[in-house]
Amino acid sequence: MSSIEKKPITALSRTRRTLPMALLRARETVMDRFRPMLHRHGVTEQQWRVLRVLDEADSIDASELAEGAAILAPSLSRILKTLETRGFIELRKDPGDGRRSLISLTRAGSAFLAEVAPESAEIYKEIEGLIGAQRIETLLDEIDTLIVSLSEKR
Amino acid sequence: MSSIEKKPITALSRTRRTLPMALLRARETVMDRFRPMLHRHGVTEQQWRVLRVLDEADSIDASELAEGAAILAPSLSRILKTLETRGFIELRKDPGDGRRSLISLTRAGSAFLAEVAPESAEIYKEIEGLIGAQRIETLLDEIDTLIVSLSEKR
DNA sequence: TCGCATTGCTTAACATGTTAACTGAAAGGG
DNA sequence: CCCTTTCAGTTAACATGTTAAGCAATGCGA
Repeated sequence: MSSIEKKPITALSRTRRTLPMALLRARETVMDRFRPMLHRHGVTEQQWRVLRVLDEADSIDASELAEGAAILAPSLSRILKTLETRGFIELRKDPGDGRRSLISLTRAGSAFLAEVAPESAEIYKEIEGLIGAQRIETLLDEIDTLIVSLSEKR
Repeated sequence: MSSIEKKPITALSRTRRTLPMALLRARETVMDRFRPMLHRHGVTEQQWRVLRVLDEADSIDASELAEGAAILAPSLSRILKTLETRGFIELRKDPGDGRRSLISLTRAGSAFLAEVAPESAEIYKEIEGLIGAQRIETLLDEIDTLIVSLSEKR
């Protein structure tokens, strides 16, 4: 035994054995493999997510982008400013709705993505090799089920 | 179709269908149910994790606490300062090793935890009701397997 | 069409995440 | 012992997370 255990008085589950902690640890464990690579390329994990979502959907508005990248609006505002300064994205007003702004990748943005994507894909394959592609698919399905079960049911 | 799809040129998986994004979304979906309650009690999610880990292990050092709560050392430094100011925790030097500091809950900290714990437990039960306790157990096991598969194998 | 609530996005303020640099204490080797 | 290395924590700097407030454009009912 490395440390003395103590019985908590509360009705709480063991912290390690809860969904929030397990999901957090799992995500950190996975991201540990990507972070050094992203850092070498000078982008944060969130900036990288934004670029990927933009690559998948051509010219979307900020709300869809926020949803797609799982980033809250205030954070996205700052990130878009950074990416625009860096020349990776382009913003223009939605001609039909003056409130919305439409965002798209620039040539430089696409080029950057094309440069980093192979490394990212390779890391993902390493992970698949360690866990098993089928096991990952199963896990993704179960996670989707969990999300559906908890969404919009209050 | 709500938005126009575009085929990305890259070798990347669909962003939504990747481990980091799925784990992030799942965690956010779960935490959405806890956040309002924690906010009412004036603690952040991270502060709450620290208090819970302290409740489970009596008087541990900062490194173990960081590991247990899945919080990096710099963040923990700030959080401990906050919790100490609030009177929930107590720090003292390790008599055997002048570098380490031993941290423990105060009476007030235990009292706070005892006050909030029932609400937290109730929310967790709601979640179990929506997902199924057995399904959660299975998921937790699979996540543990994933973490083990990816840890320390570089 | 006026008045007002709603929507899309930004700003503000504070807490945490992330990397790097730094400090003091302990450990090890010569 | 001294010197160097390692280790535990902290501080710094910048990016993001989180909630609340603000602002302009839009939608809508009276």
